[in-house]
This record gives sequence, C-alpha cells and structure tokens, in this order.
Amino acid sequence: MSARQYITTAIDYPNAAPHMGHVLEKVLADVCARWMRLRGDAVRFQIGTDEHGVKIARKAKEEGVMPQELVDRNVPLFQDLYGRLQISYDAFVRTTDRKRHWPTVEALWRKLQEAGKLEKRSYTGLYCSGCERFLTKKDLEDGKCVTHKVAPEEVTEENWFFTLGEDALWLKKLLTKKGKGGYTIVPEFRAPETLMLIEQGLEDVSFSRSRESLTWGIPVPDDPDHVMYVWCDALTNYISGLGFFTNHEDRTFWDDAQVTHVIGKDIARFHALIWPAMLKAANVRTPDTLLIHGFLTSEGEKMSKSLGNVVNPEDVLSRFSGNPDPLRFYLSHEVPVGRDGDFSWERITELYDSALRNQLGNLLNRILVMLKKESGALQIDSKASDAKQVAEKWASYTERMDGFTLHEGIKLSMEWVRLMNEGFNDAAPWKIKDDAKQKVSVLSAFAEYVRHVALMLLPFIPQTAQEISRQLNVPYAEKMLEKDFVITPAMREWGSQKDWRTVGEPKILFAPLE
RNA sequence: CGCGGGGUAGAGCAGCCCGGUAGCUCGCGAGGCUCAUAACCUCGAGGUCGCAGGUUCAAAUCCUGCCCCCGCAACCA
Repeated sequence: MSARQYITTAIDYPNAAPHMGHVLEKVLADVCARWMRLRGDAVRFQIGTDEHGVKIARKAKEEGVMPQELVDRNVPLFQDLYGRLQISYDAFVRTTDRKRHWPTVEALWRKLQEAGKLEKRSYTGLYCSGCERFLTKKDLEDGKCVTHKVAPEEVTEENWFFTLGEDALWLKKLLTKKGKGGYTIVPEFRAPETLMLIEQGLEDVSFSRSRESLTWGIPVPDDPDHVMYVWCDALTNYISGLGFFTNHEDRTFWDDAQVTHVIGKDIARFHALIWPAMLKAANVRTPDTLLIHGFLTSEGEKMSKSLGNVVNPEDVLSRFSGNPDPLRFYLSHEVPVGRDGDFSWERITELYDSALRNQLGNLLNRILVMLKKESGALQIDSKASDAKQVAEKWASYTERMDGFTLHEGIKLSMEWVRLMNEGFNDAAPWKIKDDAKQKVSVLSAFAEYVRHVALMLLPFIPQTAQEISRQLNVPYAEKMLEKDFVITPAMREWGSQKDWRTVGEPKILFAPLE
C-alpha cells in the first residue's frame, strides 16, 4: 500500500443544517481515513463547505442577513456535528476563505485561461426566474418549468466556457486505465455509467455567471462583470487546501500521494470529467480514486421535507445519549459502500440491541466478569489453531478494507463476535470447577480474541473499540485514538502482547435504551 | 427504445461474473444453558429465487422477450 494518502469528501452546501446525507459521506470517508492511518499510511483527510451560489444568496435575503452572516452561522453546525461524530478530518476548507481558498482559485482560473481552455461566448438559454437558473430540455414539460409551471424566458448573456468537449478522448483513456496514472472509479458499476456519458458526447461547461445573475461568488480575474460558477470555485478546494499556486504551496499530499475523492453519485460526473480536465489543463496530476456513495432514504422513502421523514442527525445522536458509535455502526453496517441505503429508526434500534449490546457488549462482559472472579490475571497460551484463525481473519478483513468494501469488513468482524459467543458456550468455562488454571487459560483466549476484534472495529466505532480495549486493559488502549496509532503486524498476532497480564473492571458497554 | 440500480423466506440482503443440494442477519416458534446487559447457544417453521420462453444432463446463476419498483442530482446546485 502507498505510504501517503490524501482523502477528501465533497464540500457541503451550508444553506441549511446538515442532514443524514452529509453524515453518510463523512462517516464513510472517516472510516477510510482511519483505516489508512491504522495500516500505517500518512493520511491527510480534508472536508469543507461550498459557501457561494444563488441559493445561499437567496436564503440570506429571505432571512434579511448578509450571505456571509448566514454561512458563518451555519458552517459551525457542520463542524460541530462532525466533531461529535468523531470525523477525524485534518483540514476544513471554506470557499469564502479569501486567504486560503481564493488565491488558488484565481491562480487556477488564470492557468486554465493560459492553457486556452476558457472561452468567452454568448450564451442563449431558457431562464426560469423561479429557479434563478437556466433550464435544459429535461427541466421542461410542455415548454414550462417542471417546478414552477411557468414558461421560461429566453435570455442571452455572456459566459466563460470551459472547453470540456475536446477532452473526451483522453478522459476516456484516463478512466479506463488501470492502476497508476489511471483514475479508478469505485464501485466498479459506476465506471461504465461515466464512460457512457463520454460516449454521448461532452459539451463545454459554463464556468461563469454574469454579475447580475450571481453576485455571491469569487469574481473572475480581470473581468469584473463575471463571477465564477461553482466548478472552478468548489472543486478547487481539493488543492486550495494544499495552498496550490501560492507561496505556501505544499504538494506533499498530492504529487506523491494516493488521492481519493469521496463523493455522492449526484456529483460523480463532475468529479470524473470536469475536475481531471481542469487539473490537466493546469498541468497538475489527476487524482487516483473516485469513491462514489449512494443516497439514503428514510424509512424506505426518499427523504423530503414534504413527506416529513427527514432524519436529523442530532436526533440520532441524542437517542444514544450523544454516543456517535451506534450511528457510525449503522451507516457502516447497513449501507453497502456505493449502494443506496435506508435509515430506519426500528432498524437502528434493532441493530443496537442485537449487535452492539447483546453480541458485542455482552461477550466482553461475560468474559471479564469471569476473569475477575479468578483474580483478573491472564494466561494466554500459544496454540497453533488460534494463531491460524486470527491470521485468517486479519487477512480477509484487510482485503475487504483495502478494497473499499468496508461494509464487508465490519460484517466480518461482527460475524466473528457471533462465533466467539458460540465458542464461549461450547467451552463452558463456568463448568470448570476444579482446575483454576485451565479456567483462566480458556477465558484468556477469549479475551485475546476480543482484543483483535476491537482493533478491527476501530475504524468504524473508535470510541467503543477503545473502551473495549480499556476494559481488557491492553497496554496500547490509551493510544488507540491518536492519529499516529498504527496496528502493527505484531498486534495482529496471537498472544503478542506480552506486557498484558491482567484485565480491567467490566462495565456495561452499551446500556439498554430508555 | 434517455441513463442507471433493483425485483431471492415476514423485513433487510448475499449468491449471479466462473451454471451442479437456496444462504446470512433480524424477527418468529420450540429447546438448552445459567458465566453474562431477560443476555448467549441449538434446532425449527417460512421461499414456484418478478413473469414467459430458450440453451443445457443440470439455471437464482447463461441467452431472448416482457412486467413491476426505485433513483437521476438531496431540500430542491
């Protein structure tokens, strides 16, 4: 595996409070980032907010505040939520940051211009004043705007265009090339979808708006009548966070790193096509991986305000007394990477009870309570069969995690927990009455197994994984949440923790709800 | 013929690429155990694998046609 990883998420649009869609993406990216760190990579994990655009401007106007005030109020909602969800980001980019974001954006624009990729053209389109944007054929029904049921007016304005149309050939090569130098789409089934878009022909992309239609954005350099449209502004966050084209440029996490963008299926095409085309024009190497996730429904239906089924992440957190792990567990366990998923209160409660509380929590408890009755001392004997089983589990777990099938990684870990409960029943340590040494040996083996499972669960439910390790009293427990904590090859081996001699106090890991 | 995803036990899904006794989780029923958070373990009930053809000794799995559901840009950039 590569030693250096740069992983990003899409930047969120803070015109309202964060919702479950945002959370799904951040948890997914966080699990990836944590896993990469745990396997020993140097990781830079960046998220941020996309704060410009008509919708923000309009929302601000509605509320009678300046756009900057609106975003300054909303952005902390995202940062605060992600903090409490233990999203381990290293950098947060705000597109309204004139010191850290704008210089890169302006420099990139100039580079695109120098490369001849930007052309000013007169654009005539059907403009809907309700939507405050130009409509395409798809937005029309009987010549009227689908949302507002009004006929749009024909408006002509000058725009800067990015000549994406001429990039089709090499983009196709980039996206079909395997391995180094190629841009890999995960999951695989999304790749042909994107290639199909290229087949259908790429059109040039509008890169600016006239100042009349969009004021809240970054001005186009040397052209005060125009403001940058979302692409050059928002996508650029991935490199502005690294100070590209400025005097504080640090490309360590780009030129010499594996670059992974985690995004939703809605913006896949922009990240697969426009973004690499922009980078190439600016003479910057293209990213390596595009990890595309699906969307979340709520109770089986599309989340929408009108249906009233929008799930507020805050409610989920408070349902579990602020503990982020049940939600993190749910999203990782129930939503296959790349696929759509569903959030259901019944399901998350069910999973909390059966998986976290009854299987995982109870397993730890029954082992610790019995060991404590025997003075709490450990005696982990080396046994070839145990060593082999542990090695096999780690091998398949690592394969899943490295391949971004994280849901399989967590499921495999939990399946192992189930097997441990089964094994515990079979071993029936409570029946061993006369041989204390034998009893401790049997129980210690289970403690050692749980030590391994806690490591496997660490990227998903970090707080819980640490708490398990603390109760087990493993020597490295206190360091587990530090960013430089690495799961060493030794840690993956049976009985490798020679300094681990006693277990700690058993405590209820997950309490019954209500 | 816009594109894509999907239709497998009550629910959620795996299996399909590389055909060969239909599997997992939760839920449900019965039993076991009693170390443990009324937790854990075992067994069981429950499925015409969307429909119809075809290929084959054999199809959930391959081929053809059809039907149905859901997304298509996330609060409506």
